[in-house]
Amino acid sequence: MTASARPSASTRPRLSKERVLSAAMVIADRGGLSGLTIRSLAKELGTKPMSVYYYVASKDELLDALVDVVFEEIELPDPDGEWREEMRRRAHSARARLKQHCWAIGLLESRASPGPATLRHHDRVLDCLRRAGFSAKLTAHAYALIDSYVYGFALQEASLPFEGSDTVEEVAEPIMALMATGEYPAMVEMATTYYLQPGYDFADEFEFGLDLILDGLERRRR
Amino acid sequence: MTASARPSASTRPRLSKERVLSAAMVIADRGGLSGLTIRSLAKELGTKPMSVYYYVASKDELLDALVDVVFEEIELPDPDGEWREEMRRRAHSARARLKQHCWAIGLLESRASPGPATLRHHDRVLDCLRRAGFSAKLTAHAYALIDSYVYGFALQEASLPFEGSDTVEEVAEPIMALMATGEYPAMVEMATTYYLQPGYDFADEFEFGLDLILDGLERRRR
DNA sequence: TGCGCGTTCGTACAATGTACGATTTCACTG
DNA sequence: CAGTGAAATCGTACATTGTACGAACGCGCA
Repeated sequence: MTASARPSASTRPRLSKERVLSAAMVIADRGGLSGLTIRSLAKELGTKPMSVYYYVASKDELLDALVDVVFEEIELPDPDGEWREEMRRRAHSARARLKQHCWAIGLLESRASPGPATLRHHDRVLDCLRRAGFSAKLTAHAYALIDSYVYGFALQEASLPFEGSDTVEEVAEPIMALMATGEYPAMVEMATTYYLQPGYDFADEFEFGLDLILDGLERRRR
Repeated sequence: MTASARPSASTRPRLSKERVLSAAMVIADRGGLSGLTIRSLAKELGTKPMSVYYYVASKDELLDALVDVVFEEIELPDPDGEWREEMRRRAHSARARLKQHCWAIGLLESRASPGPATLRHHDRVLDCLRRAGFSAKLTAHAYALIDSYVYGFALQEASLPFEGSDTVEEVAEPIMALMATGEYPAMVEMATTYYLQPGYDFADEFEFGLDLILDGLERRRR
């Protein structure tokens, strides 16, 4: 009785910025950004809403910090490695993390204050390219290109209709409705002959574009 | 006196879904998504909040419709034109629209119910590629690649630090702070030797990547 | 025992989306 | 012209959110 009335040390291990951030990640991964409120966060932490404000100045700052945590999870390229392999590894890692934390993509826009992990990530990428012999100009081009592709691919993946649906039916039904209208014949043709084939996975498209981009960059590097 | 007391026909031209959507666009372009509330929208229209709900079922539906309006503004490719020129024109148009309505980028994720203009857009792109001789598989690859690049580039543009800043100082100052820490040498080197050079405009990076992608696709098409 | 500071929380308020139903406006009929 | 019914507009009210403000708590140290 007395123990449950005073859940101090053992049951509530003290708050910290790390605990706040990781709880926020859990909530966002589970229910999206709309599920992440100061109150839901406090509940997840076993405290009261106003307590989290001791570690985070505002919800905006919380979101900025969350984006930085996502970047922290992305593998860094090794500046001394072979640049193509390093870029490929980084790109795959970034895509995977952004898929897992797809709520983060919408945050990239509107947040213009990158955190330390984000800056470190960018720095390592630029360094890797420069050391591989890219000129400053080509490095800038390559960087914009690769990152655009990675972010854009993640964005498309996040907004795909067939995301968590298990059966083909779930996906095919709206397509059938489209077919009935006859307004989008090219989409219907692509869907029936390609997208809806068994075993199709949009994520597999990633490799093709990445190869094409890295090939083109290598050609221009020389 | 009587005229101002009853501002009926002339001063308030009647509501409509189109007027609601275009007013919402104006507000979002002016103050971002956070400035767009049902109340601000009603004020812009000269009505009361609950009146807009006659034309829009919910704010979510409003946002879905807004995304579709943005797609309406993007130039469609001509399925009978030369595919490279058509794709290039469309890509530039899309980038420009997404820059103008940069709040729309964050909406692409999380909205999984495309409107008619969006569907039409996708359909025309697929049609153009198929007619140019791309196989179904290569069409899917090309489509994912080009769109990823366009969306991702727009996303990066929107989150750029130097956006509305006029002077170099505004941009250079945080860079100087970075330089002082010594933690991000590659970024500092790129900034001083390239990004901060007079006349630099990130939008110019778009062409390089687009060319590289279209080149690579043409090579694989044959 | 009391002090002081770092941490937690209770209360309160303004802004927002929107349910529900009342009210107004308007084309048309008798 | 008065009346009627549907289409369009709005008033009120409530739940949810971020968060300002200051009080309460806990704990090491005098």
